Amino acid sequence: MTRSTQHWLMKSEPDAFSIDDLKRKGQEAWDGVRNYQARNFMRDGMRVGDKIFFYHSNCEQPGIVGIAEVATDAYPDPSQFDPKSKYFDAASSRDNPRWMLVEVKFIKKLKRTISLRELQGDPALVEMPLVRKGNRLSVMPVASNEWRHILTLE
DNA sequence: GCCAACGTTGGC
DNA sequence: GCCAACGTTGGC
Repeated sequence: MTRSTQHWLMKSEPDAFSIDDLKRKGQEAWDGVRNYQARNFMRDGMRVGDKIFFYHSNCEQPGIVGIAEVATDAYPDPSQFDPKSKYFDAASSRDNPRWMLVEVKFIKKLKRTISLRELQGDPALVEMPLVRKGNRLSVMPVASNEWRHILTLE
């Protein structure tokens, strides 16, 4: 089955892992997602080659800072099996892993941060889960018209 | 640091 | 299956 490329937005706290970290490393396993909806998007929705807005959350200027790409299919997040990891999940097993991740590849940094404030005030983006109050989802789809619109803001 | 919003857990 | 308690997210 084929389908057109989908687009996504993934949040990361820059203190933990920033766009500059991704640029330096080139590719990174997106571990630590412990929300079922976010997991389902990675496991069931993402395909290699899908484009991603890299978003900085919980920081001085929250917003979109770069573009990345899905680099692998989803596979079990190893941190769930590691008792020393803060993402350890005793209820998960290797036979029946609960949490999945994809690896994400750096494409580019935007010339500037497209701030959350700016996105919130944009009439073209009112449907985005990102700008809805109280939304805490860290992995979410972006409609292709929204994707194109946001690119024009850079 | 505060706190609203939301998801998860667990007693019943 | 309800729902109170609790923990987390993330903007401000």
